[in-house]
Amino acid sequence: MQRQKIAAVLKNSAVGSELDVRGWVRTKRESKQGFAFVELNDGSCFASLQVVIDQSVPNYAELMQQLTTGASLRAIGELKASPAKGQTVELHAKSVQVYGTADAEKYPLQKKQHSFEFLREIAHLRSRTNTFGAIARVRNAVSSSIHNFFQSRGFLYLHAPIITTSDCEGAGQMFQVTTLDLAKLAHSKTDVDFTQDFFGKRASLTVSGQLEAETVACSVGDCYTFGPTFRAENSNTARHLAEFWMVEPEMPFYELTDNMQLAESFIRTTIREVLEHCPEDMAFFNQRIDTTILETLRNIVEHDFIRLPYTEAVDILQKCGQKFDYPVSWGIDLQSEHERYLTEQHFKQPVILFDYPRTLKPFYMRCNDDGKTVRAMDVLVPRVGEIIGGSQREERLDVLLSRMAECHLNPEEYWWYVDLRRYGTVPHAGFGLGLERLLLLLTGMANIRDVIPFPRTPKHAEF
RNA sequence: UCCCCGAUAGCUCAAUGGUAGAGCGAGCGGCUGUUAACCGCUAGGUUCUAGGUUCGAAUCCUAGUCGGGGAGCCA
Repeated sequence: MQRQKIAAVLKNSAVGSELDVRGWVRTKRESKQGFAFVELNDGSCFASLQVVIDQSVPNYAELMQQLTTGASLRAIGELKASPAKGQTVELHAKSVQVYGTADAEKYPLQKKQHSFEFLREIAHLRSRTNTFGAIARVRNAVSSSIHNFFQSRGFLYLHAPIITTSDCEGAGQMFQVTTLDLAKLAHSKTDVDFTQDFFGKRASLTVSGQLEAETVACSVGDCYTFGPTFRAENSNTARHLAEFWMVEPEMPFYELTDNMQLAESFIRTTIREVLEHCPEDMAFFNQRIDTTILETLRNIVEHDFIRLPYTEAVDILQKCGQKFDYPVSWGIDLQSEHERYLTEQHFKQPVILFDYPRTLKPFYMRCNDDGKTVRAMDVLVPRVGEIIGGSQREERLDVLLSRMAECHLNPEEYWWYVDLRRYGTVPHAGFGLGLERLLLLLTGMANIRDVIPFPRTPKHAEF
């Protein structure tokens, strides 16, 4: 008999049909009268299927011993309308086969709520819980929606390299990649000779695919990367990971306003699609994780983002009368408290800040005519903060070279990047979106370590 | 990396210098078309680790490890 996923059973199967379902026991409610209710979950959807087992099922007594929380089974039976509240249909088992038991004395997941901190220690089992199953499905749905968004607009999916020898891509500390014998080198008195290393020079894990994406955008056109990204920063916060997933579109002939339009449309579209595709999971988040999440997301989907030049943001913050730990003045990098004030109190919706002071931003961002600012943009959202960072890129060769000099970068190291400005340069723009931060926004979860299956953070690479 | 807080039963927590407890979970029994089931009984502890103070330390001190909140770096 063909196995059916519970999602399909609950959606399509008619009462009276004969079914084969398989999954894991969430709970069992047993009556000594000779029947039991088993909640069976296979992860295909939020809901479990109630399986009714009575004494007509072979090996009933043995099954009652074996079917504890966490056990896996196959049940064959008839789908019937349920006479009780809580579910419309239920499976009346004719036979039950146990695949594997789960010792109730030792199985860590109990029939009760657990703290996220505890579940993080058993990340290999936590996706069997309501919350982490829902996160896995929403993460999948938003990933799918991201591809749909770009594919439907004719963007090319670009596989940017994971390993890079660009010494400094403008962001953060990098993880070094080497095949040199570090234990041996530790005893050596001489300097490391990287010509002996695998790539013949110092190599690292990528912190961004942007520079490569620019070259592809300036040839085959609109493109996007979507892959893992690595930062060796010693960041210990609920918003940072050492390994995270980033989406980086890059578009030729886009100026900053086009870039902002795309970023806004991107966020609103993916949120709308997740709300459409995962209604049960989202209802769960709204009920148990953050009771304002659906309202917040609908508000984002239905309203235009605020667009605010940095200079005006500084003005608002200085005049708002709010006391900040860090005083605001033109030229400072805005602190978390400032960003939160803008998105959570002043505007109460996402804000795109743009035209930042040149001194705060990397060399590749396009200089404005005022000589003070660059065409940078950050998309800030309530609760999560910065979710997108992007810019129009500097396409003028002379300006780019002088900016590199200003940032103490050697143009020879970036010869291929500079070449783009030498041969058929065009205005272009792009941005980077942190997938896990989008998931924080979507789910209402508070810690970024809980929206990626196996988080990597300083001192943590278990599983 | 910096500041603050914490670590006690499988989980969530109480006990503030004098015999280590509760709820949930688990086991057993009862009850019930149950569904965060319900009722009763039972078992379960090197109080994070290493030192120190004290007649006596879960409790006070020092160091470390890990966790949480905030900050920085940023996606």
